[in-house]
Amino acid sequence: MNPLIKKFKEYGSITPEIESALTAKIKCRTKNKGDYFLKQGQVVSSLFILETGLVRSFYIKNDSEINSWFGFENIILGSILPLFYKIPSAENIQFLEESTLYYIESNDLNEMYRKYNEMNTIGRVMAEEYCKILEDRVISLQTQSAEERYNFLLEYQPDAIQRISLGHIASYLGIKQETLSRIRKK
Amino acid sequence: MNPLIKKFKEYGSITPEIESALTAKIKCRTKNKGDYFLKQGQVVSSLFILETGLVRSFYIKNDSEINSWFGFENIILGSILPLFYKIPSAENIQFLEESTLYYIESNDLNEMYRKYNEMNTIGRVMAEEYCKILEDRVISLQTQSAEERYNFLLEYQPDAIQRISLGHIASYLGIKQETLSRIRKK
DNA sequence: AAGTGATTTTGACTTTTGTCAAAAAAACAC
DNA sequence: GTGTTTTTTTGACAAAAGTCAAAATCACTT
Repeated sequence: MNPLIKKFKEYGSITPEIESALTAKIKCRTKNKGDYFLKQGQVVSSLFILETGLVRSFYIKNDSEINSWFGFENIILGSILPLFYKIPSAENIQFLEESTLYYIESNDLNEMYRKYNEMNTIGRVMAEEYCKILEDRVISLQTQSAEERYNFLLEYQPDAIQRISLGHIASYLGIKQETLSRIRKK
Repeated sequence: MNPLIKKFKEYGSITPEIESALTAKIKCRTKNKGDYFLKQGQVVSSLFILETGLVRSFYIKNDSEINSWFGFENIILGSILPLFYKIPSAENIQFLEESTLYYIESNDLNEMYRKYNEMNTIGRVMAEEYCKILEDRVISLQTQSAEERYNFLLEYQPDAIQRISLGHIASYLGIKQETLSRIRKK
């Protein structure tokens, strides 16, 4: 089954009518390592899910990249600025591995919200879940040291350490690669 | 008009039926400086709005308090853990000034979502807006130095600097009070 | 206006993290 | 396998932030 629809069903029930409307709107793509899903400044975005692959989101600050999140298989992903509002994206989303993704564009998603009231329950619960993830991240950034954040990542996302380069992880943790290398030596 | 209902109307339309159901559920309280709205470990929470007053949210880490946000008048507030999920709160919410608030408990809010489908549009847009606030906060914590965060606060929430003590602001910015004092001297 | 308690500032010193440059190790292509 | 590129580690030093203790300032009560 379409993995994006499968995910939606985890958040709320979908009638056959909604399911076929969604099927018509959801597109599938394959991207190479290094390709972009979205670049800073873009106004149209999509909600997407990876069937296989790995993706990162990053910002540019003083000419250097700062990673804000990594996306793995079967997790709802997207860039909220252009998705929820019609505002240019502040982030870049780039694939770190060859990836297959299913996506729905913001215009189409908003049309679904307008047409089918039940879709708003799914949208609400999805947004609420994302709030929880973001709150955890804020707490982690505010209350944990870089070393604690690294150990947390090691424990809860060991695959991240395996699949993502040290430099990218350091940037995500908010420290320099050299510092992370020294933390890891311990 | 009930300020919480007024706020809901900013997010979506409300039928007279929904409005009267909400009116029946929304309660009003006055709290003194130092009183708690919610303590760590509590499972039931509420969505609330301040008519007057000021509130902060904080975590305990190594026996010291870390502020995670401040709440001013006419902004939707709450603690998402017990609100969206039935999980004990990780945060404490305490009033910094005498405050008048309007609130709806999570059980009642969820009942509204179940009964009135249109309420889910409001819930979705509220959650989406909160996602945006949280994302901005994550970006700020990750890409800005303490000094930049302080200047940002000065520019966009000058009232915060006026009404909130230095120690609380330092904790919010993720630095020690002494460091903030030194930054401010510049 | 004086006294009390809370908040803010200052000073000396320590710890953590950043910076820059170079070496070592690993990954990849031919 | 050899050479090339990318990633990771190491070292020496600089900058930023933390710690602890004491002094100064401010706010509030009487």
